[in-house]
Amino acid sequence: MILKLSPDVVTLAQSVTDILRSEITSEQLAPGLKLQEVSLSQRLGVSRTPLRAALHSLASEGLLEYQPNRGYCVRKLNPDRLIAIFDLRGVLEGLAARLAAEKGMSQADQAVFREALISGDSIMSQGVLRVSDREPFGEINVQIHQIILNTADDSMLNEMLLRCRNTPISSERNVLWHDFSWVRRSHDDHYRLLDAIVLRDGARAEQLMKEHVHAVKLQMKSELESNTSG
Amino acid sequence: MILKLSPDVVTLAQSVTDILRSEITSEQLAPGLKLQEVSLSQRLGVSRTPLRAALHSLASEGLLEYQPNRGYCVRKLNPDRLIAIFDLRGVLEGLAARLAAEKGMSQADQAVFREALISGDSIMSQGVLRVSDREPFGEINVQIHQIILNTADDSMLNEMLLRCRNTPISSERNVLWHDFSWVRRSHDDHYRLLDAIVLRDGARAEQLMKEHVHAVKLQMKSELESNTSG
DNA sequence: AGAAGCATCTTTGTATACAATATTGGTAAT
DNA sequence: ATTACCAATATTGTATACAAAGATGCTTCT
Repeated sequence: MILKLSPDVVTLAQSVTDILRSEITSEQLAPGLKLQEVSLSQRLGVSRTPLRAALHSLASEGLLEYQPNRGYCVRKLNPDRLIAIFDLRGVLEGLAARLAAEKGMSQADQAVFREALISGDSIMSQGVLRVSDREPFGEINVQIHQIILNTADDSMLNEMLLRCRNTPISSERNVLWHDFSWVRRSHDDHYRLLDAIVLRDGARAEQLMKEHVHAVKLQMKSELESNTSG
Repeated sequence: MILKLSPDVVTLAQSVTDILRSEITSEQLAPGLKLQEVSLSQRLGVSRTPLRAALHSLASEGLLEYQPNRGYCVRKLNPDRLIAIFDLRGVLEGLAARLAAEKGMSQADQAVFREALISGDSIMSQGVLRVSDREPFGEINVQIHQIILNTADDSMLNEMLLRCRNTPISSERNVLWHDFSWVRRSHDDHYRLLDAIVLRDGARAEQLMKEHVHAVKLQMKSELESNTSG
């Protein structure tokens, strides 16, 4: 039997969706910007049909706002809304952690989890954070949360968290890691999370995760406030 | 044109979306059913374009599954998945209750809330539940949860809970109210919820709501099990 | 000058034709 | 009988033309 390798992007609409999503989350397309179908479709070299499908998708992901007969514009989130998303993330990631603990994590995933933690250790062992550490640390963070989410094995929960994470700025990757002790604490949270999950302690896993996300929220809040004031 | 647009629904696509949604949640369109664009669009009297937009919407709401180049089919949820949704609803409605308590509920909404409770009282005072009570009680239930959600004032949370509620069977309206003591307890939960919200006790409101939803989950679980066994 | 009304243009919504992919059914080779 | 292959068909994806709604800018009336 011949296995047909299928690329993950099969239709123009999907491809356009991915392109626009990255342009929005990277803020190449500024919040509030009106997206006009003809000009956009011309820039992307497609017809209006797949473009409209893409816009529809992005609107249902929450990245665009839609008004009937008036089209789409890039959603702009005021700081309050942005912070509010962390409340959502808190309860959702908390649920994911609890479910992961209750259902049990495969040995393989536990191993990957530990690998990620050890990678983090080697960065932390320097005793100081360089700018170049930010990206790998962000990746580790994403990886850990993803393993937990996969173990939770709940498609609806998965989609909802994807939406939270796709919000500009609020992505786990973008937390500003300038405070070493804060990052160390965050790293330690991850250790305890694995512990709680391995011990099948759902309540503890949930509590740890909620507090973990709450800390990110506070971090983000102070970031935003320092940005606006200074 | 066969379809008529109501005032707030301005496009065919929206209208078709609403029609199909109700057909899915009422299980007129059976879970697993393949939805073919031409035949469906003909039945609804529209072209494929607005129909495809509607299918897209329903897929992003989670009611349909989509495979590229293969189209859409009605999502079928096995009992486990169905029950799992209540975990999601639990944390989301819990968050809504907490936010409502923290932000504070308007006097007007409090009044409506109390009205709803009193309507419930008059039904409960009969000391027994008739079949005819089921629908009004369901409406009261929906109303109360909606007031809380509105007070929480979080659009993303709102959309996510909408998704949970649109799941067939799991709708608040469809809980089976055959056990009087259970309904009385549920009604009492609502009283305490209002109390907690008025007193601005977010933690208590969240806890009450989570337990409230958890009870519904258990109710639903035993329903499902009794259905399959007998 | 300011507002209301109207014509014009722009933009989005819908229908339909065409292209690309998947499915189906049958034939031939083993 | 089973499998592989290919043609025929059916279904979805895309492009484009047309219709309808919104935006714009003018004129006109007060």
